[in-house]
Amino acid sequence: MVALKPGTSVATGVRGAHNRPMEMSRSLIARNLGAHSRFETEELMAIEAALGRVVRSVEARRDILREGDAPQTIKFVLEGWVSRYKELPDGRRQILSLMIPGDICDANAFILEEMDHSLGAITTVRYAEIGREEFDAIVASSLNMAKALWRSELVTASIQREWTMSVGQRTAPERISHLFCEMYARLAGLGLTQGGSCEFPLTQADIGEATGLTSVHVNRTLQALRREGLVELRARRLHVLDHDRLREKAMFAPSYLHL
Amino acid sequence: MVALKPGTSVATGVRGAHNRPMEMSRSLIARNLGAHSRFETEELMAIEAALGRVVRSVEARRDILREGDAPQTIKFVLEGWVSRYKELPDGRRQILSLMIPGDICDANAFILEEMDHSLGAITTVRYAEIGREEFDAIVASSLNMAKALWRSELVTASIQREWTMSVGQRTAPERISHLFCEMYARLAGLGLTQGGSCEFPLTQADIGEATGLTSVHVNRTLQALRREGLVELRARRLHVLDHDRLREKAMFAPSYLHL
DNA sequence: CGTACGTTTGACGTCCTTCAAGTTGGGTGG
DNA sequence: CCACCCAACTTGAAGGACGTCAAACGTACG
Repeated sequence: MVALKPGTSVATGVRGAHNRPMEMSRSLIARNLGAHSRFETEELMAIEAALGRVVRSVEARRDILREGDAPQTIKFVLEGWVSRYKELPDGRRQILSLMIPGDICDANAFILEEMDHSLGAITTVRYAEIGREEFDAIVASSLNMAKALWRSELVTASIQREWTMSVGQRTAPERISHLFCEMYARLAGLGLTQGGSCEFPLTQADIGEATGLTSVHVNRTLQALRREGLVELRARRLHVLDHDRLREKAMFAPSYLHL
Repeated sequence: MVALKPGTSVATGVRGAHNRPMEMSRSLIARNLGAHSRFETEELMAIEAALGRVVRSVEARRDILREGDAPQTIKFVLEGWVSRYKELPDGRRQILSLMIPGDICDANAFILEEMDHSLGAITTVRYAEIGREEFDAIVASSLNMAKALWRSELVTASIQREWTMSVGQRTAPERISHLFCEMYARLAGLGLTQGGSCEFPLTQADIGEATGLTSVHVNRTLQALRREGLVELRARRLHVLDHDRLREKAMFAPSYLHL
């Protein structure tokens, strides 16, 4: 049993400039989980209710969990972008994946003893936490729910493979284009795109860490992509100017997203 | 229900030059799954029995499954090495991960509709197949079993992240050293190393595809590693000459293997 | 004994990095 | 509202890691 009563909300961190109602954030999770395995309303209610109980926020650029920690809860991103990253002893950093609203941070929390990577907030992030008992209860009570969570983990793994492919084989312009295609497609799946553009809060240095390039080279490559009329990136927003040519350049085959 | 009676063995492919008794191959699976969650003997028996039913083999360099296929069974590697790989439209190939005896090829088989990557046999491979009903039955009948399978998927995901890290941030000598450290450690965990050496059936071209390098550069890098007295690779066998310095060069932190 | 595959070598090119110095622009405080 | 500041972005020049191409060499196996 969880100590907090339904409806109790815990907020840490500083910012409170989020006016989007809670229901909307939570429905993104449902959309993420339920797109394929049609849930009974009842089952959806259970997770929706659970997600309202403990909500936290972290400021941009703060860590949520560090490599080596033993997490006590599973986290659902409600708002903002989270990066999964690793560091080498000499400081080289690699962003391994990006999590957006609706994504689950670590369903592994209770099986593997300690984190083999860190989680960092790209933007200010709001997330919901679920404890072990509650999580187990939800999973045990609904086969659909368990399948949906399992499926979501498998999609995450598929995306990770595509990232390995990207850094291993694609050139700089291809990698960056591919990152744009992927994030645009994922956000589009959540209804978070607006007329060919979407939020894109990564700095050029972040893009470098995600693609295995230096920020200098990211800068020059972005200029080239813009000169070609493919995309424009300004004010933390991505404007896709030519979807088809961008996809072609990236060799983006969206089936790996299993949308 | 599965049509075959226990003990029935189906063999495809050509080679039969494998003298290792079946029990030994299967115990590697148990070791892989059970290392952490102590099984009841009874539970172990269930999976062991199931794994004996349908055994197949494929010749080296043949595909087991291709991207786009809809797999009907889950596959457990009994003997040999399997590669998971993807190709770009223009032919560039990336090996995404390597599977060795005891590894599960695709627990996702029944949840995601179609393969987003291919599986290829590096060596001659023997594997056991389990159908959907049987798999579901085993999982449903034993919580420990379900947890062990889940855990194994999570470890696979962790390894995939480390590979993204490698191709994204490590230099050629670091990447190759890291690959050697990882495979050696995983084989050691199964008792498949012999006095500082282990099987290593990848060609230099394969190593290139796994690390995102060309075979030419792999060749020159291997020569350098050998000159430094770190490793030697001949006759499909890896000889680790200086474990400590190899690990240091690779920045190998084995915790991600969760052994 | 030839053939095929894997490995090795050399010369040369290029993509990306490094270093180091600006420039821009959004946010903050006076 | 302006001045300032810092982080993010931009630019140039030079170097290095790795790729490409092409040929030769070794060695297992039929």
